[in-house]
This record gives sequence, C-alpha cells and structure tokens, in this order.
Amino acid sequence: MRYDPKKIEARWQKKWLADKTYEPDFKHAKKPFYNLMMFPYTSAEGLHIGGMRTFTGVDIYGRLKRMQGYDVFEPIGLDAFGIHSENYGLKTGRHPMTYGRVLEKNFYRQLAMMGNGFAWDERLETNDAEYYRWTQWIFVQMFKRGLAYRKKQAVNWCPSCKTVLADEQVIAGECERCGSVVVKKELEQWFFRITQYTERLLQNLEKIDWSERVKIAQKNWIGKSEGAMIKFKVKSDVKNDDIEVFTTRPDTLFGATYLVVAPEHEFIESHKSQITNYVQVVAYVKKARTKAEADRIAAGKEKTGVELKGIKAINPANNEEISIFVADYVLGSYGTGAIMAVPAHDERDFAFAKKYKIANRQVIEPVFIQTTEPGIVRKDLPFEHRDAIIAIVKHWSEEKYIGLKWKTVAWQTLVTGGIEKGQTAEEAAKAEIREEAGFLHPKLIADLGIIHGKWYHVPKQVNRFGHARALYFELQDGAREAISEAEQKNHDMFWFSKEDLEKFLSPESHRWALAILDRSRAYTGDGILTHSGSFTGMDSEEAKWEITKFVRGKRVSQYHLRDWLLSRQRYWGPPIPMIFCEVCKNTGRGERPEMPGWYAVPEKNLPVKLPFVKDFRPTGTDQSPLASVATFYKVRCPKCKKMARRETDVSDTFLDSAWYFLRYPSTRSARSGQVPWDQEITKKWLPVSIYIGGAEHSVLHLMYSRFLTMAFCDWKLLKFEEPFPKFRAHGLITKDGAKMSKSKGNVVNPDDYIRAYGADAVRMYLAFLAPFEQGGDFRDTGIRGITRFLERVWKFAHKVIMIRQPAEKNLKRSFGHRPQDDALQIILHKTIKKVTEDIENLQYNTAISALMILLNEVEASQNAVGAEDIKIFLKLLAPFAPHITEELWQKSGNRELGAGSRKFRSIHREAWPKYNPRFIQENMVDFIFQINGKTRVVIEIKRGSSQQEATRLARNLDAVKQRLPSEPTRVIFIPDKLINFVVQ
RNA sequence: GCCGCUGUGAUGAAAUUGGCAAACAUGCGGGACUCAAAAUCCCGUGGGGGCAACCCCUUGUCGGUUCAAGUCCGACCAGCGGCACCA
Repeated sequence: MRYDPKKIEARWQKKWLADKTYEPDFKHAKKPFYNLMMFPYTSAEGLHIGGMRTFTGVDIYGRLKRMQGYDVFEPIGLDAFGIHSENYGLKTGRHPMTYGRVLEKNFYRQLAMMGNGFAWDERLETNDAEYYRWTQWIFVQMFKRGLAYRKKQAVNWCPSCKTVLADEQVIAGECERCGSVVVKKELEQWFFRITQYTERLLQNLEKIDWSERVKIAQKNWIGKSEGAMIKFKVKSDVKNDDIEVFTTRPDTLFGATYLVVAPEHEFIESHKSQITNYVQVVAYVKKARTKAEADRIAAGKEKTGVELKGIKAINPANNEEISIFVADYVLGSYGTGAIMAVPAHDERDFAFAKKYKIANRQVIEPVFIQTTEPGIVRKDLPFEHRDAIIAIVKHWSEEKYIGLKWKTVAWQTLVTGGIEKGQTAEEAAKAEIREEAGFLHPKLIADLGIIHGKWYHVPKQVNRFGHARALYFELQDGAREAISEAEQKNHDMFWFSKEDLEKFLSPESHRWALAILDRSRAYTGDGILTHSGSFTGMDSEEAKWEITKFVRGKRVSQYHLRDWLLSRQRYWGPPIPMIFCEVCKNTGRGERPEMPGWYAVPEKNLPVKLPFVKDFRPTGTDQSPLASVATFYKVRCPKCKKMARRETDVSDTFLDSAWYFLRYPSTRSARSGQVPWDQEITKKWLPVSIYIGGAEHSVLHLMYSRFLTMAFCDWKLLKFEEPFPKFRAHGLITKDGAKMSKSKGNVVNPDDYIRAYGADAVRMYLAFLAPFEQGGDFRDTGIRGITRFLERVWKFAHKVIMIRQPAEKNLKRSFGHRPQDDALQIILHKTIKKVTEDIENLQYNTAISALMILLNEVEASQNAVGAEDIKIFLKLLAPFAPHITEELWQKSGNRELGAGSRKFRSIHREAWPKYNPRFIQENMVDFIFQINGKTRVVIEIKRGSSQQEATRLARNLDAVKQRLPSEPTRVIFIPDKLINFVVQ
C-alpha cells in the first residue's frame, strides 16, 4: 500500500463537498467562529504560493477550532473587479467581462486543490451584479448622509493606469499598483469623508488585538500632531484681514519672522489686488502646481519661494511687521496651508531664511537632558542649579581646539566650570582655561548664548541643572603655566580638529556649543524661552499653551489622514450610482443642499449595471470609457425628469473589498432585503473571530474596512464598530531571498508542487518553514523532509491499524489506560498540549516539530503503541494534513465500528484530544548541578527532591565533588531544576 | 531624519519567558542494503584542545546587572519595514 496523495486527496475533497463537511448552519450554530482570510483578487498568474500559505495558515487554525466544537465558517470568494484584472485584459486583448470567468474558474480550481475547509456555498465575487448592487447601495447611503462628496483639488494621477488614485495608493510618489511616478492633476472627484472618523480610528487601535507593526503603520498614517491655530493680521494699502496658521510650536511664536503660504492657498487669489508683484507670484505658483510630487521631493532641500510684496503680516506676540512668502515647501493639503516660519527653531525655515536673508531670532535656549550613562539623571534626587561656562578654545596658530578627557568618569568635554560669585562669565571662563589647560592669553571672540543641561554629576554625586554660557576664545599665543597636580588628576587635555572634536565630545550640550559656533543648524528641541517678552524663562512645553492663550489661538490636533478619493476613470468596477442634472443645478435643487444638481440613483433602480463595452481602454483624459457610451449615461433626472447625465466614473476597487466580510454569512439569506446583510445572522456571526492577511494592506483595506464598519455602526446597521477585533499579519514568502514577481520570473506556482508532492505535503512545508507571522524563503529541498515524515506516518499507521489492532482487542494499554509513568503516555499528553497551544498562537512550525518528535518516539517503542494512540496522533495531525489523516482515520474507524457502519463521519468533525495535566508531570526530572553557574552534571532525580537531598547527591558526584569545598559561599536551589554552588 | 522590528551552526529555525544554547528539519560526511543507482535505515555533524574520561570557547560588536544572560539594561554596527519639506 503506497502513499499516493493524488488519489486520496481528490477522493476526500469530493467526499467533503458532497457531505457538506465544512458548511456551518448559520441559523442554529451554537458556537459560531468566523475564520477569515484576506480576500484574494483574481489574477492571471493564478494562486501565488504566498497566498496558499496564508490560506492554509488560516485553515489550520479553523480546523483546530472546528474540532474543538466551534461552528467554523471559512468563506471564500474573489475580488474580481479592479485595475489588476482590467490591465491584464488590456494587455492580452481579452475582455474582463468574458475572460474573467476563465480566470475565476482557474482560481477556484487551485483553491480547491489545497484541501481547505472552505464553505463553498457562500462564495461571492465582487463583479457579480448581486454583490455590487450593495456596493452601490453603500455609496448611496454615504451620499445621503453627507459622507460622500465631490471636490475639485490637486489629486494623484497615475499616467500609466490613466486614473486618479487615493493617497493610500501612492507609495513614495509612485503608483501602488504599477510603480509609475504619480503626477498631480487638478480635477473634481468623489471622496468619502473618512476624516470624520480620524480620532476614533486612532483611539480604537488601543482596543483591538492586532499585530503591533500593523497598528503602528495605521498610527503613522493617521499622523496626529497637536498644536495651535494662530491668526496673524494682514495689512496692506487696500484692506486689512487675517491669515491663520497651524503650528506645533506656539512657544516659538516670538521668533516667527515671516509667514509662508502654499502655492495652492486661496489667499493669493483673494489678495490679488494687494500683491504688487502678482505676475511674478502667479508664475511661481503655476510652476509649483504642475511639479510632480516626486520632483518636489527630489528637489530636496533647495527651497524656493517668492515674497508677496505690498502686504505684511503682524506677529500677534510682539506686533512686529513681518513678510509673507509663497513657497512650495509648504503643502496646501495640510493644516491651514500656511505656516509661521521660525528660522531659529525649524530646519526648513532655517534653510529658507538663510537663502532669502530673513531675520533669525533665537527664542528657545536649549535644554539637554543626559540620556546615556555616565550621568543619567537620578529620579530620586533634587536638582542643584548652577551657572556655568562652556568654552571653545582655539589654538593660537592652527585649526585646532581643546578637548578634555575626564579621568574620574567617562566624560569628554570642552573647557567647562562654574561661575563664582562676583565673576563675569568671561572671567570664569578665563580662570578655567588657565586652571584646566594652563593657557594664559585667551581672547573672547563670541558669546554663543546659554545652553542648559540636566545630568547627574558622578564625581560630586548630585543632579545638576546647569545654565552654561557658551563662549568662544582664541588663544593669542602659546604662553602657558604649569597645571596643578589636583587638576592633572581630573583630566587629560588634547587638541582636535573640529570634526574630531565633535566626535570626541560626549555631552550633547557641548556638541551643540560647537554646532552654534558655525550657526549651521536650527535648534528644534524643547528648552527655556528667551527674547519672548513676559514668557522669557518659561519651559517650552508650558509656554506652548500660555502663548496660545495670550494671542487667542486655539489648541487643536491635525492629522495626516485625508479623505478617501474614490472615483476612478476606468471601466472594470461598479459604476458610481449618481446622476447629475444641469437643470436642477441651475435652479439650485439637489438631494444635498451643498451639492446642487446631484441625485443618488433611487435604491429600487440598483444595481446600475456595468454595460458591456467593447473598447474598454482608459481614455487618458479625466473621463472613464463609459463617458462615450450614450446608452449608459443618458438618463432622466429622478427629480425633474428632464434629460440628465449619469456619473461615468467607477468606484475604487478597495470599496468592493471594504465590506465583503459583512456579506459572506448572508449571501443566501439577504438577497432581497433592505440592507446587504441579514441582521439576525450578522448578530450571531460578526465581528470576525480572527482575521489573517498581509501587512501590505495596513493602511488600505484595513483602514477602509474599519471606516465603513464605524459608519454602519453609527447608522445602527451594525452593533460593533471594529470589524476585526483580532488580526494577524502573516509573513512574506520569498524565493531566493527576493520578493516573488512575474517580472523576475521567480514565481512559485503551487500547482506543480501539489501535483508532485500532494497538497498535504505542500501545506505542511509552508507551515513548517517558519513561524507563520514571520515568512521565509521557499526552498524545493525543504519539502523532502515533510514528504518523508508523511510516508512514515502512512507506513506506521498501517502497521498499527492493519496488523496490530486486530490482535490487541483486549489489550487495555492505549490512551488513558496506561500506568501513570508510562513514557509513551507522557509524551502523548505533552504533545497534545504543545500542538494545541502552538496552533492557537499560530506557531505551526513548532507544532509540526512536536508531531515529528512524537513519531520518532513512537516508532522507537513500537510494542507499546496501540490503535487508540495512533488515532490521537492522526487527530493532532489533521489540521495540517487533512487528506492523509482522513484516509487513515476512515481505515481505522471502519474496523472499530464494524462492517455494519455506513455513516460517514469525518475526522475533521471529531473532538480534539484533551490532555490530562496529571500525566504530563513526570516522576523523574533532569536536574542540573552547577558550580559558579556552570553546568557540571545533569542527572535524573525524583521530582520534588529537597535541597538537602540534592546537596547530598552532589557530594557523591565526581565532577562536582572535586570542585566543591566543604563550605560553598552560597547555594542557589531551584526545585526540580537546578542547584548552583557558588565558590569563591 | 523620526518611529518600529530583527540579528543564533553550512541552511530554515528551537529554546516552558532569566536556568543544559542549537530541539525539529534540510544539507553534508560515513556506514548498512544493492551488481549498481535511487529510495530506505543506522551513526556523526557549532568551533578549538586532549589517547581518553573530559576541558575551554561560542547567540552581530562592546560594556553592565545577576549565583546564572540568546533572553534584562546601556552604547554601537548591520539588515528589514512604516512615515517623511506634515509646520
């Protein structure tokens, strides 16, 4: 009897389907478990090996749950709409509407071959009119509730896909799909108001159990920053009004020496008559607006801009008149599209101000807190304030500077010390230079201002809050006196070039002193205010809100997240179900007051079917191919019944997949309902129990799904606001270390491997190769180990079932009937425990290794193994290798039940084995004897042995005895684990 | 630049959360079976030393805490991922 996977796999797949083994009873299920994987999209390449790994990973988990008594629902379907399938059609000249069926069939065939426990009866496709009528219905609801709107703005345009894209679909300036450089286009488009949910999308992240990296990605994408809105008065000869800016640093307001508006800012247009150099400004704006996003970034740090002449703004903190610029380093889409510029405390403003020679005023004195040893601030000690100096001292004839290496503590500093009573900073510095370096003739060249520092002064054992004046000296000559012995014990003195000195210095405050000598950087950290009127001396954190109050600003949060741009100028998607009526627009009528002329297609007229269009190529204009199909777009206005025009854009494919999980359980029962899902079933089955998918969808699919679910919850259509309380991101499968892609020609096709080794072997290899959440490299050789394992299982199980079982009828030596200390019993129960826990933690690789260990063990002690043992083994293996275990199970089961039993009962519906904690405790434990923490001997001793017993044993062990004096300094005893003798 | 993750044999990876580093597999070497090969089975396999029982070293690098560190703390190096002219 050879193990022939091809034969048995096909047989059981057919049987399961006929038996409806994996179809839950939606109405009556007692323990519903919604086991979901991310929706695959139909692709010409078919199923990817990485996709197979995800699906089997989910399936393994679901099979455990099913055997644990849950009613597991593991749906499957296809996201068949979208640019991916459409582009394939364009390339091959095959129409997606017809050829899509072929791809679909192939995809389902591949999925079926994996042997997953899919509920095939509930499958759905997004391009099915019965599905997308509800996608359109969602759009209509969004519109009716003011969450869908049209707006003209500069949007991302992919020249290769010939459509606009959402921000989320632009990765570092490139199209997420095809990698082309995205350009900006000024277009009127449909948006969903996801920004209305920003704060909830952010807050809820705390409540959901997701892979940490995905949560962080969402958090970054939402991009919250806290700050203030501040109004600046604008003055000109013509009229006075104001301009509002957003800043996270209102504490630097006194240092704001100019304002900048983005090229897109309406301020420019509305102040046309006041700007005396308007022609020049408009030329700049025009150039900036046509620049591709990528060019704008590539242009890098070189800042450009034009001053708006003829108008000035007033800094509300000090009533100073300041200039206004337009510059493309300010984005129109963030904050108010205008900023206050503080050259002294912002890198970008610093660079711009330097180029255009705008005043730079320091208003924050830096405070550096020591974060590295030696010198980390002790939390339990108070601060001792101290006025001090930091002196940069230059050589009298060379480009060299003094650095001090401390001998008592690992500090490397400039010349530094305290200011004594009655001393000026200059006097104090000169005294230190003489004491620490011996030089007699330093000349003060520059006062670099105050630098504060908090640190723990190790030699003096106090927390210091130092206020140091940084001074720059040049030595007039080399005249020098001897350094006292006391000082010589404190430091060594060295000369350094400026670069070497910067590397040499350890406290950040000293490095900063060197940086301001060149005036090459802006200080962007927190500190203490200076040159800030009555706020001088205040901490910047406190000053932020005090100054905001002072100038009547508002404390607000800003977010990076933008509204979801939803329209696509393409063919292969659900038409956006809207109608525009010119007549109504002109009379000011419309369904929403803010959008005259626009009407949603009445719900009874949904779906708006996508017509068959022979030439479905994108036009490359801002119009979809549907715009040239008169029979499609010509429609009567739902209100006035005059001729109107249908919207001809289709919706983003991410809308199709943002709600599919709500539909699955209801595919068969909600066909003609008022909402896309059956309320009763939804209440029972949702939210999703566990969701598994790729981290690459962190800010696309997952964000959109959360958004829609929240909206539905607010509309009382759902009772939960998070669709996926538990989500795990799987790892990526590479081939030869590289991401698989068609262009690289390294795509692994699962078909070939399943054909060669069987689905069970491929499944197990994919699970064994690395922890599920980690991913790894696909190697052909790796499958061999799994194949060997399955063949051994096959042979061994046959041996037990066919030969031994009949003979052991009365032998009560199997599971549960063994003596307490039976070695096989112990390992059996341990394996049950480990496999159960590992599957629950998605650690399939170690679960499989535990099964391998069990098989090794069991083969080595064949005599003791009974049919009951083998059946437990098969159950534990069943989630990973569903076919071979079913085959062997049925073989063993038929004998047990007798020839009379005809009823099919799948192993996958049998109860998962339970372990007995009592049997896991061995009587003997491996006990470690250590000397000074080094293991010397390991021997088996009785569980529960005392320290005295262990010590007595130790004294009889040669390896220990030799090294052990009569009285060890110390003994550490950990029961049932180790004893460690500490010897001097 | 900011935020996060990961560094363990030739390779994929384990390590009951601070307690025998390298489980399980792959690969490689040797042997058995065979006319031969494949398959299968057995033995060996981190590095160094010793005739040997054994000993010393080893988890990216350096330092620290501890009786004991792959695991905790600090610095650095390398790789991966997210964000990034976001005020």
